[in-house]
Amino acid sequence: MSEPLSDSSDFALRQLRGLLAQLSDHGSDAQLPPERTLSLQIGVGRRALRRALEVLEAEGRIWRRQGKGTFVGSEPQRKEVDLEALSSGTNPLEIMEARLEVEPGLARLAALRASNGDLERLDHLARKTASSADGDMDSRELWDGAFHRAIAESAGNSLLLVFFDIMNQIRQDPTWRRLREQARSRPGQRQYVDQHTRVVEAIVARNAEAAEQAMREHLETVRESLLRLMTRSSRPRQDNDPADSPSPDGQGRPAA
Amino acid sequence: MSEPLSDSSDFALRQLRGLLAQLSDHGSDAQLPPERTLSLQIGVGRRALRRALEVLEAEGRIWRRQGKGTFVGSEPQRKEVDLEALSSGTNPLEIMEARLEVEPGLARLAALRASNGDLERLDHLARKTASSADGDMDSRELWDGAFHRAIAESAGNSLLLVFFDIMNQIRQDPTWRRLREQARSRPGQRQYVDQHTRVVEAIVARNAEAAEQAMREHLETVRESLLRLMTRSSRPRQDNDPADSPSPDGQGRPAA
DNA sequence: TTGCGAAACCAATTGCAAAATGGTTCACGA
DNA sequence: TCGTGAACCATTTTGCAATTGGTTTCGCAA
Repeated sequence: MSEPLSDSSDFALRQLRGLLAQLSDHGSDAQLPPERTLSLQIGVGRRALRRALEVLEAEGRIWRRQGKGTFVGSEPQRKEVDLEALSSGTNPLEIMEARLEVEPGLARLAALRASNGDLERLDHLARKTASSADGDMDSRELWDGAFHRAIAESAGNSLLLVFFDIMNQIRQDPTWRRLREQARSRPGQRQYVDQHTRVVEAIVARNAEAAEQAMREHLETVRESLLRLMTRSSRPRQDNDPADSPSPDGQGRPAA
Repeated sequence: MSEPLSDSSDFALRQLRGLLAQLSDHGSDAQLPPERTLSLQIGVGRRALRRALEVLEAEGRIWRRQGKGTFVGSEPQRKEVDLEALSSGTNPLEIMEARLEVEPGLARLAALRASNGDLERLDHLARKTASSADGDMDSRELWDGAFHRAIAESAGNSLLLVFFDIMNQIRQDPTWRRLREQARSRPGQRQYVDQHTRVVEAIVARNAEAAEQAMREHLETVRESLLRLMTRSSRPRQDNDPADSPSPDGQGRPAA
């Protein structure tokens, strides 16, 4: 903008604008000739050409990629979500917060849309969860996961199901598993079983509001036990201690 | 299980189990020798070997991939989400349903966590949306998108932000754009502006419940106009016509 | 000294062919 | 009938050369 270009760069820039005007007519993702060729065609050095290209790139008229080429238009955005990056960029509290946003809604939709087959399966899984409450952690984990996913499937929304799976997959990450193993070894399993049962009962009764509320209460319980676990482990002792809950929590959610 | 194996296959199976026991000690994702080599080492034909491998694969002890090899353990799950497949497997109503699950929560969290800089930006974007209400569709679209995303950012949850971006990106798909262009060309823009304003006011006032509610009402409005548009276009005329709303809606949501 | 052009080199990407490997078919023979 | 060996098919990896943008160096001229 402010920096005035040299004579040859300015000439190249004007030539390029003309070329872009031609190319943009037929196809917006056209590829420009390589720099070496362009510099010969325009009759200017490669350095001067590149300065002109930098201007066009800054303007968003073109985008360049080493080893690939120079293209008209804006760079196409990536068509996939990287779970690794996502996993390393979040934390357990964020996940619980997201679950609290998504899963109660899934339970509500499940109450409205679950087929009779779905209902049978849910009932079966809730019983399995209950009977495995005294078993080893792995099987408890397994049945619990299957239970929550069955609800997500019954909701009949493929997009929300993908969101659920993303969260689930991040939770499977070895880094998080250790934390969950700690949490699971604590009491509270019985409470979870009761809460699961209440969710299923509401869904079977086609009571959407009750299902949403039951799931929310269940997840709040899980979140609180997680929170307790994390604050304990970061400061070994000291119970009954207010303050120091930086920001990732502090929601004061009145349970809708 | 039930099918008894032939002598040589059974021999190969026992040999392989021994090999797996060795390999699983040092590294769970070890690669087995290629089938041709293995069949020579064990001294059995390739066909017999493959039947033994099939058993192990069915048991989940190994997994195989053509052109790659045979490996110990279970197949690693994919570490990315394909937006193309997701886009082609969903529909506008599903997206609106998902938005209704996620975005009101984002507005609530934004009210609790937005920085002062965020608030300024939101206010600015809401005004821009308002002033562009009479402009061309592209700019309206642009400011509206920026507004919703600013709220998602202000909520301070990277996971939910990704969910928002996924939905947003699917909506950018050329297939959906045509539909939205139709919707946008209809009246109702003024109403949207008012609703945006109400959301921002609630967030600025740090009123979480009001922000959630305002966003929900806004999205309900959008959803209903979408629904109207789709039922109209599928059956050219006929207003005031009950029935025929198969299932993707029928929520009867009493607004929390 | 400064700026330009030419050349050389670096780094990322693509394309292609060959090799490796699991999947499949077929003829032969015990 | 069933296993063996061989051949062939389909997918994936690997190595290498070519392409291309990114950077540095050198020489030359204004």
